This record gives sequence, structure tokens and C-alpha cells, in this order.
Amino acid sequence: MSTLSPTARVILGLLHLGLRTGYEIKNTTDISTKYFWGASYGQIYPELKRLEEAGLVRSKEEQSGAVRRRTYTLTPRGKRAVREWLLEPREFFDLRDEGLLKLFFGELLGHDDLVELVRRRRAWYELSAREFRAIGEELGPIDDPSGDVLRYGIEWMEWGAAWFADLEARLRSRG
Amino acid sequence: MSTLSPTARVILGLLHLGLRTGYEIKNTTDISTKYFWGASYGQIYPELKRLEEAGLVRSKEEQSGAVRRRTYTLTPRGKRAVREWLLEPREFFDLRDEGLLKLFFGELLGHDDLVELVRRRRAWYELSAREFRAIGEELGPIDDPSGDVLRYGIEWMEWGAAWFADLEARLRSRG
DNA sequence: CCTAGCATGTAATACGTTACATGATTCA
DNA sequence: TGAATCATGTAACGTATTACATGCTAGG
Repeated sequence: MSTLSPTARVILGLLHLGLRTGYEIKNTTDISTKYFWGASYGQIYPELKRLEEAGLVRSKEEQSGAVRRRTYTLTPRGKRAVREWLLEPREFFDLRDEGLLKLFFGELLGHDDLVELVRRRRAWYELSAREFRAIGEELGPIDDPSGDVLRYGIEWMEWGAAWFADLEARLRSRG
Repeated sequence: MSTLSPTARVILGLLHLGLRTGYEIKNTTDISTKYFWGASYGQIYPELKRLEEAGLVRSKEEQSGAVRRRTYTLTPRGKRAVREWLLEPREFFDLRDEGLLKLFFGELLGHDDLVELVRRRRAWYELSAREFRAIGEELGPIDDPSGDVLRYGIEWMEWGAAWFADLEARLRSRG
């Protein structure tokens, strides 16, 4: 991996884009990177603390009324760390896909149960495609790389739905 | 998830297919499920112990010459647990894809570095497709669901290569 | 007044990899 | 004889989720 912890990568990137608090970071990941790079409060807040100790971010306690919040900004070293990370030529990739695992063991299932498994997976791709399209419609057209990521998500899900629809048809005819 | 731990799922499934030792399980996952459901020795051996305590597997110490090995078989309860798991209508899905995360932050990169990121990813899809095809050629035609998983892997990688080739072309023309 | 949202944080627990330790056997 | 492969296992460490605890504010 990188010297930056997994959660640090998404935190620093989002701070670079202008986000300011742990809460904002969590909300943003939940509607954007969640599908390929999740982050939870239990990682975000401790990580922000560690990043400040390491000198990559600086924080300021803000008091607007009785609401206390801590806003973060990148230090020059933090910005450099983001750029260096983005330029590293190795990318971590990890997938845990229980649907594929069940399909791998599909010969342990009867024909109907196998078809049902495949049908359910097709439906899941279709649902995800719809969800991603809804996000796209809410955000409007995005002409930058983050828009490409969303388009990738939509088209991947559409491709997967078609692939599993085809498998489903083949299994039914094998029936 | 399921009541079965993640690693228990692949272990029990492989025992059901006839594998017998922790070592065999590790070797098999390394050339098959690794890409979507990994397992390491540090999980496999302790998990086999736990599964025996739970009564899902039974083990036997075998001594052929001076080689000591412990072979495992499923108990009736173990077989039932596998079937129940396969029939559960929920599948866990988790992805950590650093390439997509970097692309998401692509506006922080200059044009050439962004194109290079996309080019590298296309190359990674192509390499993976080749690797999966090589596995397929080594194993020969497989007319069961595990063969479908391999075909899915190959075609997904081919699709991804094409998708990123297209993005690369669009980025170059945006130049 | 009550609910949703803003906002921060920790503790318990689960899950995972890596590196290390050990030793036999097979085959070139 | 030396490398690869068979074979089992643990310790240290990193990373993650979940649930919980706390309290303010805005709007219906």
C-alpha cells in the first residue's frame, strides 16, 4: 500500500477538495466513494487526530453559538502527501464478493436454487444501476474525473445485469 | 453477514467439494477464489479448529511416514450449514478499489498524470484478463458454475479494459 | 414539543495479512 | 545437496464496523 493509511487517503483527498470537518467527510463518502472506498466515524476521527500529529493537517476549534466543531485544512506537507500518493504507480484492489463465492459453489445447489441465486444477483445489479443513475440525476452532468467514476459505476452495473441475465437464460435452457 | 465467519464459508464449501487439509484449501483458494474471497493461513488453521469445536467438521491426524497432517471432513451439521448459507438470500459485497479513488480525485492531477493513471488501469485490466484466460486454458473447458465464475472474471476484465481504453481516448482528445 | 440533522468521539469486537518458526519429502 | 513443495501453526499488527454516549439547533 502507501505510507498513508487507507482512510487517510480519502480524508486527505476530500480535504484537498475543500471539505472541512469529519462530519462532512463522512457525509460525502456516504454518497460518493462509499461503494469503492468506505470510511466510518470510528476511523475518521482518530485518523484526523493522527494526521494532525503527523503534521499533514491543521485543525481549528470553531464555536458558532453553542455548536462546537473542529475544522481541518491541509498543510503544505499534507498537500504534497496527496500529490505523491496520487502519483504512486501501484493501486490496491480488494474485493469480497459473496455472490461470486456462492456461484463458485453452485454445483452444491439444485437447479432451481442456482437459477434463483443468479436471478437475485441480476436484480442487485439492476438496483445498483438505478441507484447510481439517481445520484447522477441529482448531481446533474459532471464534466470531471469524479463524473467518470460515476459513469463507470452505472455502466459496470448495467454490464453485470446483462451478463447475469444471459447466464440466467443459459441456465434455464440447460434446465 | 451469515452466522458463518467469512473464512468459514470458503473452508466449508471447499471441504464439501472434497478438499481435506488446510494446506490444500489455501492452495485452492490461491488459484480460484482469491480474487473475490481470499483466505490466509492465519485465518484458515484457527478457523478449522473453531469449526471442529462447533461440530461442523471432524478431523483426523494422519501419519504417512514422518509427515503429519490433519485431514478434515464435514459432519452432517457442517453440510447442513453450507446448504443453509448458500440459500440465504443476502450476499455480502465489499470493494476497495484505489484506482477508482484516485480517479475520483483526478481533478487534482494534471492532464498527463491523469491520462497515465487511466492508461495504467487499462493495462491492469488487460493483464488480469490474460491471467484469467491462462487459468481457463490450463483447466480446460468447465461446464459448471465455477466455470461461469471464471468466464465472468475474464469478461469483466475485458469489459473494463475497453471502458478505460475509451476513457483514455476521450481524455486525450479533451487534451 | 419533537424530530431530523449537525457534530464529535470512544469502546468493544471482528477480521485480516505478514512474518516467522518448524520440519519432512521429492526430484533434479 | 539443494531447491521446491508439502504441511502446520502462532504472534504481532493493522484496519474495520458497530454501537453507544453526548448535546445543540432548526423547523414543522
